[in-house]
Amino acid sequence: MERSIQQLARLAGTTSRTLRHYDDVGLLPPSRTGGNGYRYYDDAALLRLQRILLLRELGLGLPAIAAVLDRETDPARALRAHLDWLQAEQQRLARQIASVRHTIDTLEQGEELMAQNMFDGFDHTQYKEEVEQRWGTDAYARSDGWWRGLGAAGQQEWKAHSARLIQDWVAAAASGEAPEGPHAQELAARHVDWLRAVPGTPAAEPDGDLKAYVTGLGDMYVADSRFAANYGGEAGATFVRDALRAYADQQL
Amino acid sequence: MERSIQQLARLAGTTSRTLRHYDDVGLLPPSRTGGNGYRYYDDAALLRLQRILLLRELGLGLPAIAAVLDRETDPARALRAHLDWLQAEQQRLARQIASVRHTIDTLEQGEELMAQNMFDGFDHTQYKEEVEQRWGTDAYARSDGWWRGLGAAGQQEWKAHSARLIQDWVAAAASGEAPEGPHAQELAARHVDWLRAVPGTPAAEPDGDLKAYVTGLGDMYVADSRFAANYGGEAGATFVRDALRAYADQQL
DNA sequence: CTTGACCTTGACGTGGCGTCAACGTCTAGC
DNA sequence: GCTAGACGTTGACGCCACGTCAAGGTCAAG
Repeated sequence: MERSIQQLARLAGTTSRTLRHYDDVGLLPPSRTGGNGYRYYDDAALLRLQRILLLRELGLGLPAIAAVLDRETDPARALRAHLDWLQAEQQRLARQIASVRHTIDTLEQGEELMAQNMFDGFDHTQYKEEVEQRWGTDAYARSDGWWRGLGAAGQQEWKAHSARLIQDWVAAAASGEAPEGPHAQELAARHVDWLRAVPGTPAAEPDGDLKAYVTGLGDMYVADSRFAANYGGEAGATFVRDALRAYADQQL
Repeated sequence: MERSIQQLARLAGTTSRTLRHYDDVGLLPPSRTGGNGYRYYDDAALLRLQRILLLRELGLGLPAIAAVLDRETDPARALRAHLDWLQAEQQRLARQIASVRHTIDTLEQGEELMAQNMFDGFDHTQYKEEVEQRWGTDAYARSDGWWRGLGAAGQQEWKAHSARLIQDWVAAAASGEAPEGPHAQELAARHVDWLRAVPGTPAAEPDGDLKAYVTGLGDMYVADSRFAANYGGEAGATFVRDALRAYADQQL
C-alpha cells in the first residue's frame, strides 16, 4: 500500500510538515518519490514512523532515534541514558520550584517584613510610640506621610527592594565571606542608600551624623532580637553589623 | 562607580555576551555609552542586573523579567504563574519518566515476552513438545533455524517489533475503540504480516489456509491464559480475537 | 476550464545565549 | 613611536523540532 504524505500523516497522527522534516534530516525518507517530486510512503515507512513517534513521545531527540532505528544503539541503552537525563531534569525542576516557592513566600511576607523594617524594624502603627521615643515625635509623622505618598505601586516596589536587600544579607552571611569583603561592602553601600531613602530618619538629613547612625543601627541589629530574626538570627545580624561598621569607617 | 562590561560581568557572575544580549533586547541598557561605543554600567545597573539574574535562576523568561522590573507586573503574580508552569512541566516529566521506565521494562522483558510469542506464545525450548504436537515436527525445526539465522541484531529487531505490536494491541484495547475500528484493523493487518514473517507456521506457507489459521489463533488467545496475559488479560485477548476475526472475514 | 485540495521548495521564527569572525581601542613595555 | 595583548564593538550562524507563511506547481472532480 502506498500513501501520500498527508495520508500518512493523518494515519500516524502527525503533520506533513513533520514528515518533510524527517525527510530533510534523513530520518524517514519516502519510500518512493514521484516524477513530480511527491513523496510516497509504503507500509515499512509507516512502521518506521510509528516507532519514531513512539520514541519521540518518550522525549528522545531525533539523532538518538536515528541511532536506535538504524541499529547503531541498543534501544534499552538509549532509553536508560535518556531516563537519567529526564531524572536530572526533574530534580532541577524540583529545586527550581522550591526556590520559586521560597521567593514567593518571602515576597508575600514582604508586608510583614517591611512592617518590621520600615524604621529598621518598627511598624508604623505597632511601634509608633517606640519610634517617637527613639527618633523624635515628628520623625514618625514625616515617614508615615512619605509611606502613604508612595502609593500602592511605590509601596510594592519598596517592599520588594527591602526584601531583596535582606535576602542578600542572609545569603552573604551564609556565604562565608568576611564582613569586610567586597560583596558585603557592596551590600553595606546598598543598605545605606536604602536608609537614606526614608525621610524622617537621620540618614536622610543633610546635617545628620550618618556614620554614627549607621554604626548605631548595626549594634541595634544585634541587640534587638526582632531585627536579628530578620537577618537570619544573631549570627546574621552580627555579620550585618560588622559589615556596616567597616563600611562606615572606610566610606563615611 | 562605573564599570566596563567585563568588570560588571565578573562582578555579577555572568558573561559579557549575556550583557550585550540584555542590551539588545532592551532589558539592561548600559547606563552610559562611551564615544567609542563602549558600554559602561553604574551601581543602579548592577542592582538591576542582580535582580535579573535572580529571576533568571528561578527560570523566568527575559520578557517576564522585563515586565516585573519595569513594574508592569507584580513579582508575586509573575512567580505564581511561573510556578504553575513549572509544576505542569514537572508533571509532564513525571509522566514521561513513567512511560520510559515502562518501555524499558517491556524491552528488557522482551526476551521473555518473545519467548512467549515466538510461536505466538511458545518458546522454542520451553514449549518444544507442545509446538511439535500442534504444528508438526518440522515446524519447530524450521522456525528454530530461522531464529538462529537472524543473528543478534535481527533478533533484537524482531523482539522490539513484537513488543511494539503487543503494546499497541494493549493500547488499542484500552482506547475503547471497537475491534472493527480502523486502528484495530490496522493492527490486525500488522499482526498478520508479523505472523507471516515466521517460516514454519501455516501463515508463511503459500498454500496455507491463512484465514482459518488467523481466526483459530484468535480463539486460542482467549482460551489460553498464557496468551491472554500478554495482551492485558482476558478482555485484551478478546479484543484481539475480535479484531483478527473481523479482519480475516473482510480481507483474507 | 475552473475550483479547491494537495503537493513542492525556501525561508523565517522560536529562547537565550555560545561561539566564531573581522575589526577598532586601550594600556603597558620597549 | 611601535607592538603585543587584553578588551571592546557589530554581525551572523547555531542549537532543536518543527509551526507558519509565501509563492507556485499538480491533480481529481464537476
